[in-house]
Amino acid sequence: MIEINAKTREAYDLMHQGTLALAKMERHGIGFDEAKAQTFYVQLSEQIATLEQKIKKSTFYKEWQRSAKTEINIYSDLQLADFLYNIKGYTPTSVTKTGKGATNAEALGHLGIKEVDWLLDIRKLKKARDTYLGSLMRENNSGRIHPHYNLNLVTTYRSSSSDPNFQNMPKRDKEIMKIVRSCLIPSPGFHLMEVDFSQLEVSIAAAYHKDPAMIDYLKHDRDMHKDMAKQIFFLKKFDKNNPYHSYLRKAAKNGFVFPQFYGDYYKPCALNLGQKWGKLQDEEWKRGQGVLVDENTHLSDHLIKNGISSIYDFIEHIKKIERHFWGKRFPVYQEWKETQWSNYQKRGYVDLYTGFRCCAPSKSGSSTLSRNDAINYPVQGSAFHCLLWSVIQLDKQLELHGMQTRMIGQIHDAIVIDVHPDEVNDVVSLAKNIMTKLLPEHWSWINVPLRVEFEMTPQDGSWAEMQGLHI
DNA sequence: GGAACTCGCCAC
DNA sequence: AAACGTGGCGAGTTCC
Repeated sequence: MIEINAKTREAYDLMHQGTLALAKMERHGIGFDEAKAQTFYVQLSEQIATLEQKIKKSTFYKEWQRSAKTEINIYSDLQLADFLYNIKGYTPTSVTKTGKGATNAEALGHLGIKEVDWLLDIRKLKKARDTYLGSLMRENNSGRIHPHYNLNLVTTYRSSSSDPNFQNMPKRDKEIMKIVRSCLIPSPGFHLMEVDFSQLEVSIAAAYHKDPAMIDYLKHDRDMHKDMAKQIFFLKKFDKNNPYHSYLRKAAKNGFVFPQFYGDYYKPCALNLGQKWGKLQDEEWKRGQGVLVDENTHLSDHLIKNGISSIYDFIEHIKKIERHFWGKRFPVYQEWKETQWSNYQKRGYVDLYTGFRCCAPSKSGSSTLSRNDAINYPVQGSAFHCLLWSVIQLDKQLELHGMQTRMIGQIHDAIVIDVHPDEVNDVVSLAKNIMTKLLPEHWSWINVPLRVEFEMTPQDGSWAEMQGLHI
């Protein structure tokens, strides 16, 4: 629980009306296909049992059991770490914050032990079964689920969701996504629709730092990730239809640009880019290693040709890019970060444009905000408030027009809607008008255009069947 | 026997 | 100076 520090009447009203609109969503809930969930639950359980039997028949298991005094639990990471790192003598690729050898997917995957890979497979299946299907089945109320939305739990004045948490349903892993999301369905005869703000946090950050170069990117919808991919991976030309280039663009986006915006620095970025995205495992790079940069060139060869032959060279390379990124590309943004940090140190709080004040710590044990916190909090909070304001307005409009469409969920920068088939076009224009026109008019501190994307399922299609809607 | 912690992992 | 921001949740484990 946080202390809500609303400094203005407007901030108070946003919380008040927001709470009412979210409560309405919660009451309406989302349809749940119980039978489908039950089927998946059984299927997953069978897959888990099969893998478990395979493991228990293996010599790996027998050796593990022999090494222990009591009956081992193959699902205990503590016992697994002890066996692998203390008894078998493997070196963990990373450690946890308490200094023990890590047993996360990354670390275990590196070992190349097939029984351990089976354990990782089980982990994934159990996550889907117990965390997701399990919580949906537990919270099921006659074919509807009513996730809670909280406005009083997050330090940044974002929302959270629980029982079940509607804001972390699987999406990236397509197999797990289908299992979970296909159980979440519209009302009979309706569609599910999702409206997302495109790059909302980056756009809202621009209102704070006002960096002209960043504003230029956002105003003209220019592709920063492409520019960074070219620089990081020495690409002379970038072809967006080239799948190798698309991959490298994604690496630049997820391995450099986003982490930098959240306050990461060059060294972890470089290590991540090299190992996770570039698939370059050794410190010195040999010929023919890493992902492809074109039909017949591996990343290692490409980097060596450009004078980068080891992870140490690459760290230096990324260090230069980071310096250029903040010093030359976005100096005004950089300057704002420094000012924001020193202002926080002077005053002991950071204010949001939406009228809220952050001074409470998020992490236990610390009574102050870190530098990254002081920079990130106002952006994260007011970005969410753009979504919350939109939810309130859309709710009013749906009510005003006596529509049958209802909002049923909210995920930080997106609204999930249960749409009556006759109201599809109206909902699209209402949402688009509120989110891209009325919102920037209402909050004049917004200084770049806001964009939205729509997705929709077929009639009676589940949440796993979302398709882009071209407006 | 329950509270609190650790670890891992899902989302934005 | 600091070193990726915000959550929820399940399972195992330890503390009281």
